[in-house]
Amino acid sequence: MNCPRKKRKTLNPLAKARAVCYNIFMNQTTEIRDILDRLNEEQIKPVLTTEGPVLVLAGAGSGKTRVLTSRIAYLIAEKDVPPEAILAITFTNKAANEMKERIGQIVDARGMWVCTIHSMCVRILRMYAAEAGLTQNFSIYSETERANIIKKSFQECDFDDEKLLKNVKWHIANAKMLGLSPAEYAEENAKEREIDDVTKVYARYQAHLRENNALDFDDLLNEARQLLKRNEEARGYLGGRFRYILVDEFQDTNAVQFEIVKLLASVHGNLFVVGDDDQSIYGWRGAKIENILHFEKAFPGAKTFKLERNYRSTKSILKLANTVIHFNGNRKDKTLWTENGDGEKPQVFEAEEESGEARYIAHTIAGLIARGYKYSDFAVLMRINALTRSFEQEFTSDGISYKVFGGFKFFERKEIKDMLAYLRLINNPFDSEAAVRIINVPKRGIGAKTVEALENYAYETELSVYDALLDADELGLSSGTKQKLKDFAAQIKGWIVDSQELPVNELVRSIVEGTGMRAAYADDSDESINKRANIDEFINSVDEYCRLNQGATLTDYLNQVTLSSDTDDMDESNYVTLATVHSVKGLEFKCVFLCGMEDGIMPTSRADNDEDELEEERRLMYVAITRARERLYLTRSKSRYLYGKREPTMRSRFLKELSSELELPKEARLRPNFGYSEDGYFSDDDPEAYGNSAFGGGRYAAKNSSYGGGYGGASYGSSYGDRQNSAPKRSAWNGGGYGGSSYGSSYGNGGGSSSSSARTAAQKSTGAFTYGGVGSGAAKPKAGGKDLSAFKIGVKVSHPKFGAGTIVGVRGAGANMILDIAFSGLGIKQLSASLAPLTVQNA
DNA sequence: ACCTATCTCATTTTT
DNA sequence: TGAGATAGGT
Ligand SMILES: Nc1ncnc2c1ncn2[C@@H]1O[C@H](COP(=O)(O)OP(=O)(O)OP(=O)(O)O)[C@@H](O)[C@H]1O
Repeated sequence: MNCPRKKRKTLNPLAKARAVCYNIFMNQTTEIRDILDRLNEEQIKPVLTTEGPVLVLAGAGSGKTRVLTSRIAYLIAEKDVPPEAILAITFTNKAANEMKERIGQIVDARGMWVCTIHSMCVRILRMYAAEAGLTQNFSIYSETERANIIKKSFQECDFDDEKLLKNVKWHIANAKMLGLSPAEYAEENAKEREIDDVTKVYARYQAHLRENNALDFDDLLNEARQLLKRNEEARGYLGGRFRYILVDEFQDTNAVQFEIVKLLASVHGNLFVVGDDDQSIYGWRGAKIENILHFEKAFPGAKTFKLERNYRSTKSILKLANTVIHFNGNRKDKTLWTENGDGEKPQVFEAEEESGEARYIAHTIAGLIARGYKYSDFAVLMRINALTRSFEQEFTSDGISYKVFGGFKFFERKEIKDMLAYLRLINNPFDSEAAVRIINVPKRGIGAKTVEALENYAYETELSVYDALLDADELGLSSGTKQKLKDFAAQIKGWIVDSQELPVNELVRSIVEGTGMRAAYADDSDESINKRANIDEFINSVDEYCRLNQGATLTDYLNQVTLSSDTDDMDESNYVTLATVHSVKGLEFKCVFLCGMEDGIMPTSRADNDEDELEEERRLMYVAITRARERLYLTRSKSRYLYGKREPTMRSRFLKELSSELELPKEARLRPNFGYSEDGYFSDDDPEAYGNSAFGGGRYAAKNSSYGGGYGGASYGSSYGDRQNSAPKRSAWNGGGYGGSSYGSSYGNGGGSSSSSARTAAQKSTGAFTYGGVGSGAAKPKAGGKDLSAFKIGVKVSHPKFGAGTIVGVRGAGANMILDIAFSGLGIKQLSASLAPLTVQNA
């Protein structure tokens, strides 16, 4: 009951306003008073306005989420609203969990629904499965399964033109996004090219989903909407139950989602939405800014509130954000101010190559770590996932703990999808997509022809592939094949029976054993080793799931897996976050690096000819900038590998738009790259433009424990993750540097370093590594407090990740020194001498 | 039915 | 560049 509460000082100067509130709520529990205490005057109003439709339209970091959370607590604690009468819709599962947890600390919130709209729809559809023409254990199809079934439907229609297939895929996605059935879509797009073919495939696709007792992502929404629209009992019950409905990130809801929300709110009408039109970045998924901009139209008499004070960022960062977003024409202007300090000026850095961009960021991180920041204070954000590679390389070399979010997800790997397909088939034997996927995985001698026969039989008899398997005798196959089918069917049948009793993890073990899934990757190739490891990791993850969710069913597990995203497992551990801008919406970091600031990447080349899309790109920029609390770095690479060729890139137009606020490096000179270009650093043009302090960081733990998870070698959880926010605010900047602090004295080469003149040394060396952002006036003789003199050709060294190696090349000096090291089995790698956790092996 | 050599095309963004 | 699809050989 009594949860430890943090001691609170009065943080803001609204004491007077607050006093009024205290008087009003004399009798409230200390907890709820605490809640209101943490809100400013503007923020309190929407919390207290509990009835009717309410909109909070406010800029980034103004506390919208905090207001929403507080309002729930207020409803329960003050208005005696039972938790089960509350529905809160968040954008990610992570946000939902955090919200649940936070509210749970204050009041007993069991019975409340806090989830994403997709999870909510699954819940509703399982409650009303029969009414929706499904059974409770329906499968949920993600993009891969959708693509497979579209392709299959396409072929069944006797089409084979690749171009047409693409067009069909696009239209189907579009139709489903809009919530239109094949007939409706055909009608609305009658003049569209190839619309008949599209409709034919689409209809067939939908039929297949039905046969398979499956829904795709969009269907979850569409079917739920349909149910609520047509089934009065469902609408009456759910609408009646949810007296208060709250939606976060409302700017990114699409038409169908809004309709669902409206249907649910149709009974009580207490709908509370918060959002920021400037942060609408999912237009490509059908999100409609109009939902929030014209909220009053849908709900006449809605009360609108603004929040104008930003609590998250420094003035410099906020200024930058306000500047970019003003280049957008189609928006509702908002004021956003802060009482936070000016902070550091955001920095721009342009490297010659990706590796230089990564190295700059690694050095900057190392430098800030030396000043008391933690890895978890940093995020490296990008427009596209593909950009993570150079950072992953650099960070592993340097022993910087990091984790990649987005991109290839663990559960999308082949071997894992195969495992999941087994589970899907066992959970829902109608799921013929799953059946076909794993019928010959691992290889059991059932080839394409046999599968075709099965599918034909299934089609003619209107049965599932699994049923066809049970009728193997009817197919007129050779006795050998028949036997194989029977064996397979018997195996599956056994597991279906088992699944009623066994917990999911044991079922999984049984499948791995019974299929020889692991044995299929028995050889010593890197690939097989990796796949075995992934399978093991999968088993671990299922164990973990079962531990945390006692009594969960197979259906629960599968739903959870398909609806979860990898951002859901962002946690408090000590690692640098590598992620796309999209995936960090709603989050904040002390230091943000926004990389790939090039035309064609940010903004994406696809937005070139479309002003609306360009505005969405700019909003993306706004979102990215406003994630930063204290420090912001915008980086780019002047050239990039594209399709196997190194191509020059162009500075992002967004950087140019910000030229009044930022100091941009001089535009590239017309001269050939000589000297240093080979190592991917920046060349020697105008170091002073970036700042003038020599690099002085680099003391970080060399022994980061390597995480064995299947996430592509991210290593995190290093040993000193729990030093609490000792982060310097602006005082640490121009002030006296950090000399001699005791950070990390037990690591590496100890704390402060003596001074001499690295500055000179660095400048003497070609391509001096000088840049703004880290370091102090006090210069280092040995970059990062590390003695680099031992690094000579022929010296043997060892690296925690790469093992033993020999130095075969040394270039540059000081912080700029690059070593070519031959690691056995790994080839030659280039490492930063000052950053990489290398140990010299004494001969 | 399976394996492997050759060709192709592609990078947004995600619940 | 490199992953994934396809075709042709065993
Ligand atoms: N009244 C307040 N006093 C102190 N800090 C606050 C206050 N309100 C919000 N904050 C802090 O400001 C930051 C941003 O809050 P929050 O995430 O709720 O904003 P938001 O408007 O939802 O942001 P975004 O638009 O990026 O989603 C958080 O760190 C939060 O703790």
